[in-house]
Order: sequence, then C-alpha cells, then structure tokens
Amino acid sequence: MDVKTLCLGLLAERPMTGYEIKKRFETGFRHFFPAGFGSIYPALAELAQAGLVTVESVEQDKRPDKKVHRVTETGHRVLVDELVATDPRHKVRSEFVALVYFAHLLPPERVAAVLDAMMRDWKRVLLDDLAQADRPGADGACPELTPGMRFALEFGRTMVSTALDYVKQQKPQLLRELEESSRPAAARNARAAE
Amino acid sequence: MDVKTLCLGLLAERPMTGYEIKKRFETGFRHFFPAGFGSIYPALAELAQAGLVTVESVEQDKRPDKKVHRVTETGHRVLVDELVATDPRHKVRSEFVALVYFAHLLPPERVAAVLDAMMRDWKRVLLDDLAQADRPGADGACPELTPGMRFALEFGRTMVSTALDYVKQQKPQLLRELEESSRPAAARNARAAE
DNA sequence: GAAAACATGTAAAGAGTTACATGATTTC
DNA sequence: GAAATCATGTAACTCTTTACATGTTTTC
Repeated sequence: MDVKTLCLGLLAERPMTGYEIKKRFETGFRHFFPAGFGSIYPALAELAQAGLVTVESVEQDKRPDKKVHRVTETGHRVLVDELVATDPRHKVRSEFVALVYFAHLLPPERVAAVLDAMMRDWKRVLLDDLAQADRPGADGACPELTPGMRFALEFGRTMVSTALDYVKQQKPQLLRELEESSRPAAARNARAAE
Repeated sequence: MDVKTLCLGLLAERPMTGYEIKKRFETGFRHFFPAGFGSIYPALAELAQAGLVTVESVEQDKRPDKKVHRVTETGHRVLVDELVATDPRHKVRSEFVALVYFAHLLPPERVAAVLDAMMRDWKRVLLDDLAQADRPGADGACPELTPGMRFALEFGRTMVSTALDYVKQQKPQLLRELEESSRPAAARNARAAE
C-alpha cells in the first residue's frame, strides 16, 4: 500500500483538494502513515491519469486554482480491490530508539536532550494532532467517524501515550546508569593524564 | 541515520560478518529498524570502501568465505559524529492501521482476518525475537547489554504488547459495530431486490 | 524428503524525502 | 515585521525492497 491508495481512500469519504488531504495526513494519520506534499501531489496526478479520480479546477483570486478530486466508479472498485489484497504490516523506523541503543557512545547530556526532544514531539502529537481528529467540524477532521476510524485513532493515542510514559518513567534510571558507567572511564582518563 | 550507521554501531560491539549482523537486526532490532540482506551487504561494502571498516576473509570449505568486518579508528570517530548529529525521530508506517481505518470498505471477515494476522505477528515478535535478545550467549545476542540496549529492548516489548493488548481487547467491539452498520445496508439491498 | 541455517552478493524497480519555486493574505 | 495559512507543483537524490543467483549441511 502506498500514498496513492491512502489518498484514494480519503477521497472516498468526500471530494478534496491536495491541500486538504495533506491536513488529513497531519491530523490523525501522521502517527501511522506520514506523507508530505512531495508524495501527495504526484500521487493525485497519477490517480487522475489512471482515471481513478476526476479533477475539477475551481478558480480563486490571488491564489492558484483549487483542484477538487472526486473518486470515480472505477476508482472505488480499484480501491476496494487494493485494500482486500493488502497484507497487514506494521513497521517502525526509529532513529530515536537507535540513538538510545547506542547511548553508551554519546555524552549523557546529549542522551538527555534526545529523550526530551522525543517527549516534546509525542506530547505535541497527542495534543495537537490526535486531539483534533475526532472533533466533528474541526479543521481537517472527518465529518463522522466510522468504527474503524475510531479504532485507528484510539490505537494511535494508546501507542503514543505508552511511548511517552515509558520514556518519562525510565529516563532517570537510564541517565543514572549511563553516568555510573562513564564515571569510571573519566577516572581512568584522569589518571592517564597525570 | 541509515542502515550503514546502524551496521557501524553494531560492529563497534565486536567484529561480525554480514550474516551475523542480519541476525542482530532480526532479534531485538526488527521492531525499530528493519533491514534485510539487500540493504546490509551494500552498506558493508560502502563502509569498507570508505575505510570505516576493514574486511578479513576467512576461508571455509563448501561455503563462501566468511567476511569479518572490524571498525577502524576513523570508523569509530565517524560513527560518534553521526550519532551526535542525528535528530531523534520515530516513524510508524502501518498498512495494518490503514486497513482498519478503511474497515467500512471491507467485508467484516476480512477485517477479522487482518486483526488475527497482526496479532499472530506481534506474538511471534514477542516470543521469538524480543525474548532472545537479552539472553547472554543466545544466538545473535549481545554479550553484555548496556543500559541503552536494555532501554531499547524493554521499549520494544512495551510497545508491542500494548499494541497486541489493544487489538485483542477492541476486536469484538469493532466487529460488532461493523456488522451493525453493514446489516442495515444488506436489509436495504434485500428490499431493493424485491 | 523438506525446510532451515549457513554464506555471499547484484540489479532493477519502486517509493519517499528534501529542497526548490512562487506569491497573496491573515494573524500574532 | 514575522510567521502561518492557503495553494500548487517539480526534480534530484537517497534509500529500501524484491527478485535473482548459487550451493552445502544439518535438522526435523
């Protein structure tokens, strides 16, 4: 499954512009399928070329035309086929965890900064992105959430808060242990320098 | 950060062959940074060419030569620089959550199968991969775990079991709700067919 | 007799990220 | 005066995935 299929799925809810789709990816999608303009606009162009969506240009003054995309019948059929054929995978790629894994190679202050930065990020995701997604009428939200959407949203919240709690709780112990194992080395270095 | 840096970091523990590195990626790394032969072998070749590791060929009969990789002094410096400069990110890409998000477009049996497949997968990760990683002396495990490694491992366990628990707990409700919202449609269709 | 473990790689295709390119309006 | 919102896109780069290619030994 790629960004193209996700766009098609979002458009099945209601017609949208690329810009609106981007907003949907940010709120409530970011935590399980990140995508930016650089992948969304080309995806929409391909969908249009394949006849899976139609594009209607809406003029605006002092702005580029809005391009409203609508799923065609073929598009809907292709979407369902694609979804049925997709294997459920779940991949994590975390520079954060990798950095912690190699924490023994880093200065403890840097490790502390890494943990803090990640916690800040997750807090923002919880408060800004995921909190918005179920307010009907909120910007970038879906008018009415299906059971699957609620499941996905709640899954995201659960995972992000679990991650946040884990880091918050383990941080003091990690830093203590790192300093304990680096202090003897510092002592050795000091002796060697004499 | 890419597979190259991760390989360099693993080699900083002790010299290894590509095959051994692959095993390390499978046990205890898979949950936060997946990589296969297709990315590991080219990464090792690049590290060697850049002088960050040396390669020693060890003859074996009836098998291709083992190639043992060792980090050079330059390699170690480059590794630390790279780690210090890396921003902590944490990305999830989940076809699984996407499928659930679009569950209303799928037959409920398919949704049930998707949930079951994912739970099976996560159970295997917990029992096969993550369970091995801290047994010192176990195959593909690190001789002695640093505080950071323990943190990363426990983080993985926490996240995977949280995901598993969430799906296990929410599955009945999701399926019930999906069938409730599809049954009216079936009724409509039946009426329309008369 | 089949499957898994051991052991290395290449090549092409597919996908996503980042930076570039433009520009008015509104809000802080 | 700066930053965010609205609104579109392209192009180059980087990276990963998948399939190909080969072959023995050990375990079930």
